Amino acid sequence: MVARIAAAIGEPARARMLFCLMDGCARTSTELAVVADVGASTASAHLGRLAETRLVKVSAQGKHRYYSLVGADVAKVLEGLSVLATGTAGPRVSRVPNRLRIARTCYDHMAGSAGVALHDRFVEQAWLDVGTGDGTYDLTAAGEEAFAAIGIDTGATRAQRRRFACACLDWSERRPHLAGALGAAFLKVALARKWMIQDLDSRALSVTARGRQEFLSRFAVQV
Amino acid sequence: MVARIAAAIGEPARARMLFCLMDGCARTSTELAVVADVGASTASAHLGRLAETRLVKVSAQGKHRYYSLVGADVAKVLEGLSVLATGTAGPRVSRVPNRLRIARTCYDHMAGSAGVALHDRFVEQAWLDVGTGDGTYDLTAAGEEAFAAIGIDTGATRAQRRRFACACLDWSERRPHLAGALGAAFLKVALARKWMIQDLDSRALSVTARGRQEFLSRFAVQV
DNA sequence: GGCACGTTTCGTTGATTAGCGAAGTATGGA
DNA sequence: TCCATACTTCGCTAATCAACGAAACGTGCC
Repeated sequence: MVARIAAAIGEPARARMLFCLMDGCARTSTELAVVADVGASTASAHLGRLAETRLVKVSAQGKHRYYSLVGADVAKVLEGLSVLATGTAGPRVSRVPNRLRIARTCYDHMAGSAGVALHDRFVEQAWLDVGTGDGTYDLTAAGEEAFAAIGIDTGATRAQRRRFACACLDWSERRPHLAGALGAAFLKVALARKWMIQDLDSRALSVTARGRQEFLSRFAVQV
Repeated sequence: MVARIAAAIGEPARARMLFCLMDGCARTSTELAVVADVGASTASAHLGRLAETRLVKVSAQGKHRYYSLVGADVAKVLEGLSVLATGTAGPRVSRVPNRLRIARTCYDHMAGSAGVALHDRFVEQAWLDVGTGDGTYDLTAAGEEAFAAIGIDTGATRAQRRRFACACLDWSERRPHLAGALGAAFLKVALARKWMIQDLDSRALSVTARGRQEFLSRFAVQV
């Protein structure tokens, strides 16, 4: 049984997929095919095997199927293996730079402690309906109003062909932040209003002076 | 690189070998062939691959070659994998029963906290010469005398076709105890003098009343 | 309904590799 | 010196499995 699990990790293409998923974000089969550098059908077979060995779980959403690591235990094993590989038997894998920990982009939405704090605030204010707890969110009436107030067309956002709002496990915080079309729309607004600016050579986001005034205080976010 | 390591673990015969080595004891190629249920030549090939991927290390000793895990990091990964396999994401792998933790046989020598305490005592009294620290021991002049005093023929022990004295990492204590011909000779004496008796249906050793008097006090061992 | 897209299933091919036995190397004892 | 033992190397065979393209399936959009 153990051998079967190790063998599942021990194939280059599958290992690439697994390490790509280590940031906690769920990815589609096609995205992972690109990452692993194999065809779509091959990727599907690999993902099937990873699911069978309980290393990844899949959640169907429309015509997309999102794959993610099954839990922290899996991530722990992968981390252990990379320790063996790099020979850094020492202290810990490279720390996340502070700039990246505070705020960064995760694809098209906001991650980092600011992203997580924002997420918590949305839930606390009951703008987000957490539903059954499967990581899929929806806006409450109060939420519709609040997002409209900062300039987000929730109708158009909802109409996009992608998940509307969902949790994405934050890699540095190990807690969820807001992803999906709504998360992307929020980041767009934050950038448009110059609350944050994007670093040119990394995924870091910096809070501007205006952001400190209009964003941090408005959403009671501590970073 | 990670995939190569995982693949090395991910073969049933190799996995059996690795898990057998998790107790910290070094084993010969032939012993591991039996454990893995493959032929000698196949085992040799497997061990070669495990050595190549730095999962096991080998120490040649006469015509024997002793294989052991390369370090605690490797054991940690194996443990992590078995957590994934058994689904016990919970607290910890089954605890060692107390009887086994105090004293037990490890092949033909004494292990457990008593074995480790004894080992420490021997080193502390400078009976054992730890040499270069590679785990191979020898007796000092004082040690020769002390072992002879309890009835061990050190000459005959040394003449056996096996390692004379060496460290064996204790599985429950995670610290070394005395193995090799000398360790076996000591256990033989301890049993002959009825300091300890062997459990019939396990590897546990029980300290007798006589043992408490003559053994524990003599070697200042706390168990 | 028809189309586009994401994904899986199927069939085939080529490469990798575990397995064995026989022969070779090395060490230690008689 | 010769033999026994421990282990490895070599050559071969059979099985596994990753890879692809083609086709099928399912979902959502027009």
